[in-house]
Amino acid sequence: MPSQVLSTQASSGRDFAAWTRFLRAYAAVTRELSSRLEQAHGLSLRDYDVLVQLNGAPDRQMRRIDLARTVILSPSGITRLLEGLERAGLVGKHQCESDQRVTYAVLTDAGVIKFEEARATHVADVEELFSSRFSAEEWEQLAELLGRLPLADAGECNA
Amino acid sequence: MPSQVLSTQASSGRDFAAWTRFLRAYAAVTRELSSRLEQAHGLSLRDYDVLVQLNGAPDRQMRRIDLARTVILSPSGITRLLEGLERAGLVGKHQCESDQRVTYAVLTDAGVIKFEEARATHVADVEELFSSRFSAEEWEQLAELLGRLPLADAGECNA
DNA sequence: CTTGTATACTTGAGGTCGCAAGCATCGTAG
DNA sequence: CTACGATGCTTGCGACCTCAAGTATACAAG
Repeated sequence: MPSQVLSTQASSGRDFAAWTRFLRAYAAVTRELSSRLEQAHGLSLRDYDVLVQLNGAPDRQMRRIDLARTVILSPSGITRLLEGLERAGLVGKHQCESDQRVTYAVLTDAGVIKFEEARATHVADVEELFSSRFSAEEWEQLAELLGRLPLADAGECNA
Repeated sequence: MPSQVLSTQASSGRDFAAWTRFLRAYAAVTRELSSRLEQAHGLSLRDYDVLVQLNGAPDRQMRRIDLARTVILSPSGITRLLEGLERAGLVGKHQCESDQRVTYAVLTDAGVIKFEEARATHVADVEELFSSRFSAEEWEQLAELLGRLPLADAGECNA
């Protein structure tokens, strides 16, 4: 393996190609997919991510704080993101009975519909961008490798 | 892995784990590394990226527009980012003689020093975050896979 | 020379995000 | 019951980024 060549620095034996490419790939891919999603449905990537999570959650609802943690957003970030989705009528609020501190974000019927519409095109976009470059095995491998990175994670709260 | 559960759809046989993890991993890793870099040196990840590029370029200088394209930033983005680095004395401007439209961003001596200081800790941070999770082969494999994604790329302009 | 188009760069406006701070609620320990 | 720390959420503020528009320069065609 010709890993020595890139030796502007190769500090401890590894070079930084992976890290740099990771940053670049994110910026490039995100820009493309985000603008398509925005154009087609008026949703940001994170909006979509939130819709995915809510749609997959029991009763299509989640505590706001857990939602924030799973999509990796600060508490204030989730407040403002949901603000937009609420204005659009895609998500509603629901106070927790047993704990007045917590509020649930609930996917509305309109939200479900919107999500399914968006999913169709977004899935196609992702396919288009990645299919041509990765085989199924590579795709899975990529998922596996990325899955090892540290992510904050949510607990759950039964209804 | 409960990845089948997520199979509200699995459209063309692939699930979206890789894509989702990609987004999450970026958000999580970026937040961590960025805050460390900020704390230790007052640089953002993109600041650092720009320093890397300039340091590796001939004469430690690049056309602003090329710089923007390689770090995947809009033209206005590069203007404002460099504004900060210029205020800090890390980067200077240099008008192109043969084409009055173009300006070069030049790494100053202070910029070189700053970069090398930052590199030391940043490399260590990246090592710490990734080393424990990936073998050398996996690391390279990740780099290779990510490298296939589409990136805008710059041409070059000799002096 | 003049016109038109492309390129390099800057600026203004608007959106997104995190951090710090503040408020309300909960659980527990005294 | 009261006090205190932990938790959930929101708001003010600033940092950063993009898009659209505007300026200046380059170059090629008429």
